[in-house]
Amino acid sequence: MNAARFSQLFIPTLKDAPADAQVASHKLLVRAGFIRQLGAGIYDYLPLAKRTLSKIEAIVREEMDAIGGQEFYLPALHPAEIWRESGRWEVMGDNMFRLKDRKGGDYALGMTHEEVFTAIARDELRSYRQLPQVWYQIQTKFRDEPRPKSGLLRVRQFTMKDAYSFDVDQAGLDRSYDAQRRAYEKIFTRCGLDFVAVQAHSGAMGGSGSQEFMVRTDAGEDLVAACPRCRYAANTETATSRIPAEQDGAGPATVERFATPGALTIEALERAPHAVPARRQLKTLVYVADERPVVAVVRGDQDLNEAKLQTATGAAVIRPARPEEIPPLMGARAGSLGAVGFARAPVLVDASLGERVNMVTGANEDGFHVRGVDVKREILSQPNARLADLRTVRAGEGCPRCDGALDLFKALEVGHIFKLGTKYSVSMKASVLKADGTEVPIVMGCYGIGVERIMAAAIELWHDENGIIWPLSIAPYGATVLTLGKEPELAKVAEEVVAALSQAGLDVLYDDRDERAGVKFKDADLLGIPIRVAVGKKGLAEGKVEWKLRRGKQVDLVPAAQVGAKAKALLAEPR
RNA sequence: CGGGGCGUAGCGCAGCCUGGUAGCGCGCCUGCCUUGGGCGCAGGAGGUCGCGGGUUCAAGUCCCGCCGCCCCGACCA
Repeated sequence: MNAARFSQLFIPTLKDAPADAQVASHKLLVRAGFIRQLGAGIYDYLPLAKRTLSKIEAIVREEMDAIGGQEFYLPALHPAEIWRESGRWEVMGDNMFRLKDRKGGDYALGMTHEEVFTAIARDELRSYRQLPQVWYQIQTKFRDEPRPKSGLLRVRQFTMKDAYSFDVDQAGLDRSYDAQRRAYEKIFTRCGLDFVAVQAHSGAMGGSGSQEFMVRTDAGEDLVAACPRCRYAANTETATSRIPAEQDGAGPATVERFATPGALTIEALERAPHAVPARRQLKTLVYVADERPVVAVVRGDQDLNEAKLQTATGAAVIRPARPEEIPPLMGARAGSLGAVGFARAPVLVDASLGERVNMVTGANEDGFHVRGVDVKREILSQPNARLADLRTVRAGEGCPRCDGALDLFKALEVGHIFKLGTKYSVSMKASVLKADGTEVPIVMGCYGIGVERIMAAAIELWHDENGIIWPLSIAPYGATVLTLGKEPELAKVAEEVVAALSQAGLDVLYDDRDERAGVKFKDADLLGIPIRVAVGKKGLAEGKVEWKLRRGKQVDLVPAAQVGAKAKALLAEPR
């Protein structure tokens, strides 16, 4: 712990934020001299940012080590071979940066390291006696995001702590997973974040279960559904809800076809002359799941959730069918589609529709719909059809666990833990011998934390109109000492204060610049240093200096000699 | 990938419609002054006007192409 002189440091602060910064963390990180942009989704981390990132990494390391994690450092440059083995060379698609070496060989920049870690496990682990293992690294990841945005929140190069657990069986995985979950709670708490752990979608990772650690902020891109009455919280990619049963009344004994020229949308059918309420309609959507068509059916006024559809189909990649792909399959264009009597592809019907009767849906003939559809009788009776949870929950719908109503809010993902199971160990043939001599695939988990995102999330959470308000644990400097004037006695006292704060265990930023008081105050607020001690003539006349916390308003006049004790007292506080 | 916007000094912007010596604020440098919340005055440095091509006596300005960045959507461990 030593003092840094502001006058000698590179801290390029700005009065104006760049015009293209939208979110608070982006504007403030640039203005306060933490980062500069190099390209879309590519940033320079200047010394202040490096200090904060290092502190975050130190916390992550401590907590990983505390649960037996062993740190590795693996390549970011991967031969295509290992990605072909796991099958993800194709699955990752355009999101993976790919390159060729001089001999024409295929390589990728790592977006994640399941393949590399699993390859090590495969080559080196032989026996259940060697398990469990918990391996991790803090590494740069590359993802060719279609749309980098929001400063550090969605970037193409970032630092991730990724950990992997290797167990003989599911029970072992459950223990490893729980240990990680608890470590994550400690890490985010220590970093000063307010967060929620939510049930999550596993996506291209595969596996049997996962939780995301979310920071509630409008700058986030995920939507979380949470119940204020109980602990239920889930990403809307998996969230479920209770919705009231619909009173359908009796329908016709058979379906009736009727002409609906020009009525191609749910809204059009709601209007005269058809006047079919959206909740009485079946919305039929065609997707392509791993290159095979699949038909999804949700209520007219509900939204299909693509993540849920992906889960339900078990596909690695899904996409909406292109307009020209639909007629050959369905016999009609979008706007007149229905699943009644349709047998040429799997049909997934939203679970809330299982008991519905007297519904209206497309007739698979342009310009026609059918009414009197009994979902069970007409659709679920077909061998290619089944129920699945497909709809996106909405705010106000019933909590699935209690009688509360769900809240929906935007959130930023800062960590994600997965029970991978044997997906990678099977595809890459990583197995061990059990005590009874049988060979079993290693049961894996993987656990990620976005380091820069923690930094950005802390700012989204903790800032005001004047700048950043760092949690002490991850602040680039714990304290800053300002001299308000050029008088030598000010500098002398300031240096004593700096020494006392250092002694107390803080990193101190000594603002010794030949600047006016206003400039120093403004910069101190902008940078967000938690403790500010100002040494000025006024206070010094009484032998005192000014102690102020960035997070509060109160200014305490204290004798310089007491600053060290005050700092120690603050450090001793919880959090 | 679809839609929209923007690229002029380190940052924020004007100038472009209607072609004719490249400007303003902040920042930076020098001096004086001031000195407790981004002081004041004076002087000064700094720009291939994103790149390439075209039209023109003349292009920051008009035309064509490209590149980059941002936003919305699609997409997304």
